[in-house]
Order: sequence, then structure tokens, then C-alpha cells
Amino acid sequence: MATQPGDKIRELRTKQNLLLRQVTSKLDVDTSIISKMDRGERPIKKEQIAILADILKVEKEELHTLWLADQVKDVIKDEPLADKALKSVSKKIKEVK
Amino acid sequence: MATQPGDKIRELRTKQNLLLRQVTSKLDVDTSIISKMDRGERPIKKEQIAILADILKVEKEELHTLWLADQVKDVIKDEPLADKALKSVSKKIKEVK
DNA sequence: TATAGTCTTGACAAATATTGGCAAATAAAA
DNA sequence: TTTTATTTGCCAATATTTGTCAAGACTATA
Repeated sequence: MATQPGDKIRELRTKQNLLLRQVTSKLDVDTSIISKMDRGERPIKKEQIAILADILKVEKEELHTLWLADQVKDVIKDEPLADKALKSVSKKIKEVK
Repeated sequence: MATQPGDKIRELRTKQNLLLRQVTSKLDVDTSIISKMDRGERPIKKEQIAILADILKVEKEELHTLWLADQVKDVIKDEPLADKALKSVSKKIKEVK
């Protein structure tokens, strides 16, 4: 299963036999950018997620959650205190609700 | 209780009757910067956390966890899917262990 | 092998964001 | 009030991010 947004995007694209070029046209970037986004070499912008979900006929929410988790992972990777920090944030979120 | 690193730093500093100027000397930045960091107007760098913990005689880990949580919060704030994303990241972390 | 189509890579410039310093304004203390 | 401490807004320097381009690699087909 795809756990990174890039993997998911590639998976969806290839399954639907879409070329990079066909995706870029709506996303308004060069094919090379998408190629890189696919492989996690370039970050994906939040606005692009919505467009991609549209093109690839997948729930925006699914892709967006994947993207958001990836953003978080970027912050806490290599951090020994990651677990503590995550718990504290989760707790704080609940309090707000 | 202080939940943001800035609040904590200010709390510690004032309790110990330290002036901004006295903190800046070891941190090598202008007082205005620390004033801003205190109030969350400027981000605090990771390296500065260790120095601050030193100056303020507090556990590095405590300050660092606070800082990390703040970084995460920055990413997920205003995100309706925050909770889902956080859970998925937590899960992923455990798997790695 | 040759060719055409697709994808990947790296270098580059432009745009954007981040940084800290300074000086003036404000607040607090004496 | 005078002095000291903190805050604020703005600036220039620096760093990061962005997308484009062109060249190279890969794949399939004839």
C-alpha cells in the first residue's frame, strides 16, 4: 500500500494509463516536477493536492491526509522525542474541540 | 502551565530575574529577537533550544519536546484532517521501532 | 539496431521566505 | 522625570524554494 503521497499519485496515474504530460497540463508545471514529486524528491504543495485528486479521480480527503501526515513526518523524523511531542499535540487538539 | 516554548522560556527567565540582554549574550542575537521568540512571533531554532536550556537551567529534553510539539502544531493547525494525519504518523513510528 | 515516445536528472535563474540588526516607540522601574 | 528594559516595524542580506530547460536514460516497437 502506498504510504507516501508521491507513491499514491504514481500508483493512481499508472493504473489509469495517464502520462506525466497529461497530469502536468492541469497542474501547470513541467513534467520533471511531477516526476520528482512522485518520487518524493520535491515537496507537493497543498493546492496541488486538490488538483491532483481531481485529475486522478480519488477522494481529496484521502490524498490530503496522506500529504499532511507526510508533512508531519518531515518535522519529526530523526527526532528521538517524536513520540512525546506527537502525544502532546494530539492531546492539545482534543482539548480545543 | 506553559505550553508553548516561548511561554516557557519567558516564565523561566523572569522567575530567575534575568534580563533579555543577559540571555542574548550567550545566544548571540539581538534582544529584539528573543523578545519575539518569547511571544511566538519568531520561530526558535533547534540549536538555540539547547543553549536556552543551558542558560535557563532546565532540562534540555523538556524544552526540546515543547519545541518539537510546536513545530508539529505549526504544520497541522487549521487542518481539519489533523487528527487523522497524526494518528497515521504515530502508527508509522511504532512500526519502525 | 534505429527510432520515437516517455521519464529522469542536474544545473540554473527567478521568486519567495527567513534571518538578524537597528532605531524608534513603548512600558516599567527608580 | 530619568533611566532601564522591552517591544515594534522596517531594512538588507541570506537562504530556500520554485519551475524551466536541455541533456541523458529508459522502454517499446519496427
